[in-house]
Amino acid sequence: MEPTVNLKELFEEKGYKYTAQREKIFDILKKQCGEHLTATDICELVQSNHPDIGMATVYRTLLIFEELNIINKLGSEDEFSRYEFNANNDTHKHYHLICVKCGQIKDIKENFMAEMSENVSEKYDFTVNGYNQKLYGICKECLAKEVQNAGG
Amino acid sequence: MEPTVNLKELFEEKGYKYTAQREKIFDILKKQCGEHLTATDICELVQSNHPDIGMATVYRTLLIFEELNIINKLGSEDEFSRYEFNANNDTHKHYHLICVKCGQIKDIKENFMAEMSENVSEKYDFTVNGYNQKLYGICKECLAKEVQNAGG
DNA sequence: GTTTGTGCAAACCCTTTGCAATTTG
DNA sequence: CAAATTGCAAAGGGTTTGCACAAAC
Repeated sequence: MEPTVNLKELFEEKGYKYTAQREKIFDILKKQCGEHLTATDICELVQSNHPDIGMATVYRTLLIFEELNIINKLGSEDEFSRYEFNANNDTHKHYHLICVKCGQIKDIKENFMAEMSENVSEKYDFTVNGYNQKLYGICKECLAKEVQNAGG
Repeated sequence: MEPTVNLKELFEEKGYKYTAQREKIFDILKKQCGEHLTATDICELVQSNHPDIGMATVYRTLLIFEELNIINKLGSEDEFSRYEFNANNDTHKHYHLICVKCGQIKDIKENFMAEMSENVSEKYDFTVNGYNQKLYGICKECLAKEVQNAGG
């Protein structure tokens, strides 16, 4: 069993204070592990139990969480940023499948990338630390719809 | 010899009008092929010869160019969007090496991805059309500096 | 001549910041 | 108690939009 991140210790290490707000926001993010939430999403979820916590605090907290590797920030191409809980501390080390039809984002966890990283390091004099991979395409559901429409 | 994209025809096909502004913006983008320019960069370059062309026109034109696959839009994680000329119509089919120290973006043209796409299609029921890959790491120059500093 | 595009400036909207009050250690 | 944090509201800043004029076909 993986021990959960100990927020308090982590914060103390970095000189941050352990506040109720930060704890609440952490709880929400952890509970929503696997989702790709906007700052507004997160704020609304937090506010449903703690209406006093404001947007500014959410943003400031997300910044710290990003720095502490607790979450990953995903820059959506067209919209605003999304955040995801970084369950195994594998920053940027996974892939996102983005359906160009419905916009849903899925994760891939396999490490297709290890070999490529080595190649890149050799050929481009570039030390790869992480990657944020976006694969654009069509998901199963949307493909089914397309086939349907083509048939009709 | 590859024939250059025929703007006028492309526009007519899609019902867009062929205006001087669009031509000028296209010329700049083509001339800057390989660069990753912000909308402001593009606007300034255009305005150096055509001071009357405004930011709004640049944005509107970039939107059309993106739709026509003439350029790729790269959503920088933290800053603003950048645009690159899509020389071989290979939308999203290349990689960006982003140095976390100096922020420079380099392209990789090799197709490390072909095999992976197949795997993804099979395992995740997701038809991959393109990818916009960002590899984060440290470029040669910044690595050299780091080593230097560690030594001092 | 009608439709589409342009330029300006104002509006948008996500995100950041200044400041006084509050909380943490 | 000193230093960090919060909440509000206002400011920032890249991008979009409304509108009157101009250009394209």
